[in-house]
Amino acid sequence: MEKIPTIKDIAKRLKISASTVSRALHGHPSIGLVTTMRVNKIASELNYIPNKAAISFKQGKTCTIGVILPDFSEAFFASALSAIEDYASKKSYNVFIGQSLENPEKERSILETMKNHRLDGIIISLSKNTKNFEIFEQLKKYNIPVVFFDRIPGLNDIHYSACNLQPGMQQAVDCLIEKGHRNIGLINGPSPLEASKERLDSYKTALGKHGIVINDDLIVSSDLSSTQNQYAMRRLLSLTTKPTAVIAFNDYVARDAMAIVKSNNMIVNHDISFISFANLPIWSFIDNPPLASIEQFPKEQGIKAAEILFELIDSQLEEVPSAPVFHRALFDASMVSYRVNSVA
Amino acid sequence: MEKIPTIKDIAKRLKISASTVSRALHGHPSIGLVTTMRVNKIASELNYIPNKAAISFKQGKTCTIGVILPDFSEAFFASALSAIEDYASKKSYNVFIGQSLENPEKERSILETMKNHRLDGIIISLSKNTKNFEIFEQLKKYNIPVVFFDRIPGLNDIHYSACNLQPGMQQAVDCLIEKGHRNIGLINGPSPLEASKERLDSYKTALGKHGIVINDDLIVSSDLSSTQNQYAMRRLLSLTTKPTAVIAFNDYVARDAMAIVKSNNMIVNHDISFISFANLPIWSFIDNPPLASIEQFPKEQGIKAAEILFELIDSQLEEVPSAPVFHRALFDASMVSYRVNSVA
DNA sequence: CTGTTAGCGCATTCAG
DNA sequence: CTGAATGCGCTAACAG
Repeated sequence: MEKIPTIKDIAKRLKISASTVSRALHGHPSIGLVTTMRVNKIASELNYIPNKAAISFKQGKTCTIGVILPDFSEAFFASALSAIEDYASKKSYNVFIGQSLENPEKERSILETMKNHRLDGIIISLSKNTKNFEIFEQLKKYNIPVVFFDRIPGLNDIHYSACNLQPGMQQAVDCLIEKGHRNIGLINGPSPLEASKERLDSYKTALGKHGIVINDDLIVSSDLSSTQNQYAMRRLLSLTTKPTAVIAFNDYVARDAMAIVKSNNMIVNHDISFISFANLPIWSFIDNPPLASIEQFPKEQGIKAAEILFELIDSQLEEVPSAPVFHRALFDASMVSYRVNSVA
Repeated sequence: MEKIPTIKDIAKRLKISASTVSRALHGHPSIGLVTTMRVNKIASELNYIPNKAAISFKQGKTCTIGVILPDFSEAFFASALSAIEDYASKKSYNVFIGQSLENPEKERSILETMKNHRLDGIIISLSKNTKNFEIFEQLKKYNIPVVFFDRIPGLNDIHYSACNLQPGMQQAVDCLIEKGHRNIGLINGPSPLEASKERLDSYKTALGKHGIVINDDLIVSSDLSSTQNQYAMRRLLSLTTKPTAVIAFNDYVARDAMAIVKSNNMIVNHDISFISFANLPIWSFIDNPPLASIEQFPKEQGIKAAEILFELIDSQLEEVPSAPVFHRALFDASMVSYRVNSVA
């Protein structure tokens, strides 16, 4: 095990002071060309590597952002993470990650850790059951910018990048109505989730525009587990006026619901049509996918979150703390059709 | 913007020394109960948070591991990352990420950064074209343990967690032979990739066991881009003795190849059967998936890599540097059938 | 049981 | 142009 060389080692070798070395390494203009070159030479000879931990410590700046998402193995979040990492790396920033796994306590502890690390900023997609936003107050107090991503809290004074579902939902409903559907079911997510409320509202709005009276029986919800997804679909099938089309919270829900339909010897997209929200990049090469999926642009949303975050980080460097502006990026979800012909 | 309180602030408030505060905060036994309690009280009052950057700096230990993968948005790597993060967080370790995007220079620069950060260890899945392993020598010299994951280099003195494809390949070939196939094609990945060599070798071995002579025309390869995947399949279809079954490098390749088959008005799994290697968790709910897929256990492989890494990290704390042991975990890939009945 | 001191690696202010 | 001195926040060896 070898000792990693420090600035002092190269100072000693050259019999000059550490500060000169430091300056030379940074190309400081006040250092003579010869000295600078000699320093650089020895530095690379010794394989000198600046100790980032020390620099972060000294400068109170870590050049690192944190990204907290519920589950990296979900395609939607994985795409977002990938895009955020790419963006950050182009800004020469590092990325620290945390996975809440939908557990508010774990989420809280991750945030705590990131705060302790003095990360320069955080992008977070809330867990499903996060109720307590007190820690975000603290982060604000200590000037650690936070950008919410996709799953945003119902607060006013926040920055976020999210998706406006209404346009996509409207397109979906329009499309189903046009195909003659009148009983359109909704398998929603858990009601505390902002995303669920939004789906529900836009579902009602969209149907309302066609003068269709809302039938509450056609609205069921699930905690997004496979079991409950399936149970939700079973409840829809048990209705006397079964839906002829179903809008699913996301692709996983659609998958489970479609499985139930099949197991009841009904034909997907014939007996019951589906439209879902896109978390999976897979329907495009599946034989009998839903009619359509509503794209939510994980990469674009992620990049936007990163853009906002870096704007906030950069603006901190300014002297005058201008009046707080809250950045809110809202993408219009839009429907992507998977099939031109119906199965019939 | 408020100043984040330090250990000194607490000390001042209580008119005691900083070291006493430090010890109290750590529950050091030599500190009086009253003092300890008073310190804790003020600490929580002030919302004291230890500065991890300072601690890392001081202790020369970051409690952070790095994970470098080619692309987080690929399901296989996303699952692995998720599992590794989960494992690390249970060990109270943080995770730094980097995405090589198959670019050796970017990979190199990420490794450099992680070295600068004095990360306690690194898990890496190499980019497709990494040729230069010099930096790994440096990391070893500076005692930063590295565990290779899935895409491993052809070196001897390394730790890794990977997948032994042979058993899965054998099962696949056995299965196809049993169904009467004799012309079995292979769409392989780029030849520099260890994973490609392994597939090729095990393909030959597996066929050899059935006494089948290798027909080199049936072996094509692709750089894994959609274009080349499709081109590879077209070449197979252009042969005078077309294959009746194809083993694909991974699920993406299979997808593209199957698309070509369809566009040639042939029926997948009827005219040409497919078996692929599993990177996607999706075939299980697709109507006409490949016959089977060879599971490579991303989560298990990832966890194993983490286990090895932490063992290495822990063993560094020991006095006697025991003779170097190289940890090598090899999972047996195994075939998962998706369909009992053929389409015929 | 507690205070004093020193130092981790580096950038920076102040003196030359 | 360069060196000496300082301190970031914290821990630990050394004194009491």
